[in-house]
Amino acid sequence: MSEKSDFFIKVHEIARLIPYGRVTSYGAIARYLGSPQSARTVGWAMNAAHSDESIPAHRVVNRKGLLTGKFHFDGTNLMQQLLESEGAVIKNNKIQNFEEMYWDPGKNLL
DNA sequence: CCCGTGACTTCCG
DNA sequence: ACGGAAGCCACGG
Repeated sequence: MSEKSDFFIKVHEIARLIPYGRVTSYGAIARYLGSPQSARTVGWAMNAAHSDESIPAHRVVNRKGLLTGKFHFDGTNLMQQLLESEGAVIKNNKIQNFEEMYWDPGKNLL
């Protein structure tokens, strides 16, 4: 049977679990999946998530709170607008209050 | 099986 | 603080 990679599925699931006004990092998701070194693969999974509107990929940023994947969105600053719409303060493609908006997938289950 | 790619992360200068 | 390079894992061809 054709089962898609669990890694992608998990990443997609976690991405959907990100609450409104919160953001997380690829490494955090990867670490939650048990592969802290697979942060890049998480980003790749988000690339596949691009086809799923149920996945708020704009809430997923890198470890520094930098909107590295903003170029992958439809618009140039679409990701930034979405985050700002949720109360995020972005400057130079970087979230100023990143720590304030940060959300850990493991913390949700904790 | 080998190679290339990628929305990351960490280390070094 | 900033920039460049290396390492890492997973998918597709």
